[in-house]
Amino acid sequence: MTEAGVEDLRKELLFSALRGSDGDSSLAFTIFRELATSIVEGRLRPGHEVNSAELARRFSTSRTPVREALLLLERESLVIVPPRRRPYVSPVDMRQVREIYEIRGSLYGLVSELVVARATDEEIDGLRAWQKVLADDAERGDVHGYFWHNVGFRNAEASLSQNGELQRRLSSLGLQMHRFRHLSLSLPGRLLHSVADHERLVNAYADRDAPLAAAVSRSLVLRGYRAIERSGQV
Amino acid sequence: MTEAGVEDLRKELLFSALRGSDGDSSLAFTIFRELATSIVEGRLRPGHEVNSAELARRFSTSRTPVREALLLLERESLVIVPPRRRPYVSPVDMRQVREIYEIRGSLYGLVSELVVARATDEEIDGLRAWQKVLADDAERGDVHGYFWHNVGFRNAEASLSQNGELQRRLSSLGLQMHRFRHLSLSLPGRLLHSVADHERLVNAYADRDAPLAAAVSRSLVLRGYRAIERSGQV
DNA sequence: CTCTCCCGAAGTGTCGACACCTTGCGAATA
DNA sequence: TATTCGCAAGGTGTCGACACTTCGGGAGAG
Repeated sequence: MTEAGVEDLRKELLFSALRGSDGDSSLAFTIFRELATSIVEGRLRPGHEVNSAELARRFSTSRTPVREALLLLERESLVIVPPRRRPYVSPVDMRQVREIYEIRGSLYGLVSELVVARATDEEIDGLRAWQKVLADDAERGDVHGYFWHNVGFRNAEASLSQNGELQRRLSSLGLQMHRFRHLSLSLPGRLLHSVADHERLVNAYADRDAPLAAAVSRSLVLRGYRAIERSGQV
Repeated sequence: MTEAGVEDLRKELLFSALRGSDGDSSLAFTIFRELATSIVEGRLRPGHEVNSAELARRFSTSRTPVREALLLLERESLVIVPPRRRPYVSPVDMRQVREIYEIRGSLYGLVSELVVARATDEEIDGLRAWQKVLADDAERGDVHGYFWHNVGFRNAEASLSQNGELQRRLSSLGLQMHRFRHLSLSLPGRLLHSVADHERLVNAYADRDAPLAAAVSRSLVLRGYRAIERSGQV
């Protein structure tokens, strides 16, 4: 699992949110991906106004594909497009963070139940492999690696749920979450707690204990929320 | 609660899915609402090809607003827009039905937990009032009324969860679900089971019993799924 | 008779233009 | 000086047009 592997996960994150929308060609989608990345990674600040004419110049296109890109961004709740007014990068406040974490906690609880019901033993071994990588990252204090490998673990779980709609919704939520999620893991002591939870989760999978897996999975998400809440930042 | 009240709920259903998108004026949105209604109510069959040029003629506009409307429909998973190909009304298969019910069950479980935690006693009394209307509909065998009052009950619950993101996602799911949900309730005996579950749910609210409320709420959704599954129709 | 290739009809993606609306600055007024 | 009104600049929503792609049928080869 090299640094290149981490880079792949980064691409994958944005890719999966795309699925079900336009093809990956088309100007609109290219612009969408570019802007989505900028927003998620914080280069475009909340509240920043996005001007369709200016974007059209920047990407050397007309305003039509830009408009469509803005609609795609709105669908991911990254941009707000008020009627007849300038679109702007959607703000993130503490309330929205809480709301998203609540939803995510519930849905990952569901994922865990479905994994218990549907994954093969080999697939659960695969999850354990991910978990080992996480433990290793934590031991080395590699927050960046931990962050993205965690994304990988989550994606793997979601895929094992055998519920495509669920996967799509989670990746959409994930896109939004990555605007503030890094805050959670950079707090001292978080990594070790998180590692312990992951281990408990994988064990619950191996024991085919659906209620326990769901509870651990959910508390894992909520622990992340409480960390952000306590830090007071957003 | 007259027939007009039912009609209002119908509008509300489609309205709430709109929120967060374009304003309610704008041609694109008008076209979106019109087509969404047609699809949800079954006048536009799954697989039916939608031609942007023809729609433009029908609504006396250019193709630009039509294209945007199609993107909005795609966001609600009502239409599939393959790149460079004709868009068509998205098909519904048994797998997708299962996936959506699984998600909805989980999210309504969350709603119930949040209602227990956040709703006032008066608000819970309000839910009991809805429940009484449902019981009345069931006794009279009024499937149509029951169907839409059920939507009202669900919306009321969602609103009490004090989680706007959750509300938005549920109403989006609800839009999709209404393409096949009516199948569930028209099965014999369903209404009475459903009424009993609603009563247990409201009682759990009154007792502030979060785990019970969540479990009942979820099983209520899943029972609907199993009814469709057994009927074999889609 | 079947299969392949080609071509025309039709549809999509993109473009530049135009009218209307919003917004912020500055002039006119009290 | 503070406040209101009006206007100009800039932006959005919509339009009609054009090139490229896809799809289906029909001609021609085997």
